[in-house]
Amino acid sequence: MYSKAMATQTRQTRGQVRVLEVLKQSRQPISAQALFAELRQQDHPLGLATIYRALEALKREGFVQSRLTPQGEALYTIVAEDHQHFMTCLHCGTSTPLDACPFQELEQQWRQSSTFQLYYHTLELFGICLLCQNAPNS
Amino acid sequence: MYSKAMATQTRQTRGQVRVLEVLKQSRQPISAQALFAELRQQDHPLGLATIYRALEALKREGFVQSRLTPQGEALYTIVAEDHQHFMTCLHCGTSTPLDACPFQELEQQWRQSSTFQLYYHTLELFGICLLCQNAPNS
DNA sequence: TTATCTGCAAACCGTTTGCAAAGTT
DNA sequence: AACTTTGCAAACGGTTTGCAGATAA
Repeated sequence: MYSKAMATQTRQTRGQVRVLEVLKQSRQPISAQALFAELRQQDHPLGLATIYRALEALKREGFVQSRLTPQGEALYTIVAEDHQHFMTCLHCGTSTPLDACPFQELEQQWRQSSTFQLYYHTLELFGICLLCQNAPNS
Repeated sequence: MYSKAMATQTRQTRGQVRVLEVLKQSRQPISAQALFAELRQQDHPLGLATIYRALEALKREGFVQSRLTPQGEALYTIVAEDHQHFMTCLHCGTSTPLDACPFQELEQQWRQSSTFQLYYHTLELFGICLLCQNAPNS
């Protein structure tokens, strides 16, 4: 599910290339709309539909993963070597990847002890980041 | 966030009462649309808007919690004593609550070692349930 | 030329909101 | 009478789809 290894490199479309470029340079999980704005700013405008289609293809090919904000907006990231979880600041919205999946060892045991055939899991931490804790205003 | 204790009992509206009833008798996390259908079947029809407003109030008062499907549809459950995670079958969609939060002990350590002020977390397991593993068809 | 990709606009779907009618105190 | 809750329909926001024109093999 998260393995880049499964990514069989099919020929890439212009849309996929450009979306992937922005995704690579972006340090934050980014929405389709934000991609749209960014691409337009870089003078490589791309239709929203094209962006969604590119993202879907990149996900299918294992280059990109997505998750949903609590409001239901999809955020996209290039997949890391391993799968990745984020802690997200409820104040400023910044997402920081966790160093490691805290659920890793547990997952192993779990696979053996349970009849439920585990494919993948999601985990996300929400709270207030250091910057916002120290921020004077609001 | 998940504590029923915080639920200050304000007077409940008809909508809230009926929604809560269905929620209590439902063994599965249930969508607003499904609530709508169920209530209609029980001859206590309620407008969708009312259902959403009731759910929002019940969440605010701490009786109900919600999570998002990968497709972005909100599913609602009454809050358990403790907070709860689910494992969800990718084939039949059934959600089963986990006995305990696997992140519990880790969370403690985490609060001390990190500068990120943790409020809450989400965790969900996806895979194939035993029934679907053994199902002959499809 | 044949197949694929793109952009636009319209459709979609879950959710929210404005408003007037119904219900409550 | 003043306030709250409800239902309807319209609006909304993110995403998907149909289709015709552009692009690539």
